[in-house]
Amino acid sequence: MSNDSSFPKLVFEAVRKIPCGFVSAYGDIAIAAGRPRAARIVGYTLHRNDDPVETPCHRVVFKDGSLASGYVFGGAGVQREILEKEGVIFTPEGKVDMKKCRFLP
DNA sequence: TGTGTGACGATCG
DNA sequence: GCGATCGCCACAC
Repeated sequence: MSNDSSFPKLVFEAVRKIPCGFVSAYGDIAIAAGRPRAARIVGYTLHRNDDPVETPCHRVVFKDGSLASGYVFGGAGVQREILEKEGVIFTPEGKVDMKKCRFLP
């Protein structure tokens, strides 16, 4: 019953709820955190990433399905490999198949 | 205390 | 259809 209504905390919890093989968009996380128009804050909050171990930020992508820029796990393109290993479907364009792998809370 | 910036998203022109 | 701009809120200085 940790009713901490801190936005960052809600973001982290929402991201953790993303099942293996699925991804969510920044906007979706923002909605889950109670700030439907604060997608930027989600990105900024995840960038701060208070818990990188418990928070699979690599499962959070653009609504377009593109992966986040400026940050990748261990190297450019590795983030995509991680998602593929988790069962996420990728398109020839190098984006996530949001139609099948978008996790809606 | 106030201003600026930022892993985005949607709308306007 | 594409480019540019605004809005959103949190955090650093």
